[in-house]
Amino acid sequence: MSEEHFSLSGQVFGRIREGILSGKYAANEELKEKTLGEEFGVSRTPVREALRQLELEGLVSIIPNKGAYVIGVSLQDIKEIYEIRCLLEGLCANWAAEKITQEQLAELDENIFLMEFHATKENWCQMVELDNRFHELLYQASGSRELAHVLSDYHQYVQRVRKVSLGNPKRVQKSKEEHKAIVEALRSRDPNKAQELATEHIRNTISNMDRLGWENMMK
Amino acid sequence: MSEEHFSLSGQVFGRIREGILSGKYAANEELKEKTLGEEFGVSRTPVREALRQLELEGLVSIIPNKGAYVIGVSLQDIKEIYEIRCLLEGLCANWAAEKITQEQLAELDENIFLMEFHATKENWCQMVELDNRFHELLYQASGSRELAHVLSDYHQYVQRVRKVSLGNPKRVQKSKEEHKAIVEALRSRDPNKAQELATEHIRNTISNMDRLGWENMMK
DNA sequence: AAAGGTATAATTGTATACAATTATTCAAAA
DNA sequence: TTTTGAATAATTGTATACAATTATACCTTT
Repeated sequence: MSEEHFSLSGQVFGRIREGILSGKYAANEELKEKTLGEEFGVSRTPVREALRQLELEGLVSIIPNKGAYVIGVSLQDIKEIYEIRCLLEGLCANWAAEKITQEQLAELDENIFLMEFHATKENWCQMVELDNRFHELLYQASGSRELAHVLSDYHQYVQRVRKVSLGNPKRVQKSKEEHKAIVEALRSRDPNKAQELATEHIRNTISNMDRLGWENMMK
Repeated sequence: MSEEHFSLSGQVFGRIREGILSGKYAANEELKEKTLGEEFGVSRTPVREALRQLELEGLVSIIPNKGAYVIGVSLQDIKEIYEIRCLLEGLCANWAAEKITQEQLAELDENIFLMEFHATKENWCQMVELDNRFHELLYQASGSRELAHVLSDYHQYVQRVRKVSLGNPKRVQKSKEEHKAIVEALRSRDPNKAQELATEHIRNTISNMDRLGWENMMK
């Protein structure tokens, strides 16, 4: 996990979010400031700030004067997010086709090269990281702050699914080929083609999860 | 503005956000906790919590141990959001066509009825409120928590544009007709038709702003 | 006069104290 | 036994205190 949270409240935010996404804190569970503070060895102040942030992200619900309750991300949420991503990753690739720089194309090339390397070595863990990186590069290449922001958020949410999906060697291979095709469309500055391919890429991921069974990654 | 923020930190959050969106706090301006606290008559604690939330929303950037700086929403951001909304409002209408209840349809009917009433009275301010309400009803009708969440967020961001756009009587009339058509598609349970109409509705809003000049609403 | 450095002030980060609200306990009454 | 209510405890909300970091001012030195 490459996220860097310098301040204490930032770290606490990351740890609670991790706890919610990983299922350590169950849905509807009450998160008490004092308890969390003791758990992390900090006072209530950073915990409160973290909880307020998580509320905005929709991961917890805060009832004034009562407490903070875990909302979490349900299986339905994740399926919805994948449908949303079908559209937005497509739009992202479309815009990227017009705005991507040579440097960014080179980074994508390197990413794919590394993917092929680690695929032969069967380093699945590295593959997940490279997959993450690939999509982040696309978000940046779109040149859209808003698109990058929302897609990065969703990206975090569906980490668990990603790990299951890319745990399937067949899918990894296919995914890599799809990445390659997307980059070629970007290189030839073909927005429609890039959009179509990126949308299809996500749709294929959905199909793959349909086969593997979505429930398998809900812990 | 119907947002209810009970706690102090919630109110402060709303006021700072309002200040940023309205241009009271300019881009790159430094927001000092002490100053804001004095401005609102509260201590630094609620201000800090609000700033952390605004950071997550992307409206301010917090540099650890240095300060909080206004990011704001640029004209480009708003244009990007409208493009994103084209897709997502379409998806929202598609899903709503399958899941909407009779009660929700009735609420939409009432909304349109009120729109026609206030249109004849030329109560433009009410029209904006009704337009907001119409879209919120659609978000709920989609049955998707994620879609409702992201669309509601964007909704807030582009309030200023909305007011300019709906300040144009011709556009208001047209907008009302488009709403009517969308509701009819929902009533006949036609997802594709509803999606097409909703997408077109946003695209027309964009065209309208192209005519009026987007710059006019950046204060 | 310009550059550098130290002391001071200002600001943020965290912890704690106190107030307000909510939850719990337990006894008294029906 | 159940219910009601008051006292107590626990929890959240806000303010303040203190520590750490950063910015500013001013003096010294060249």
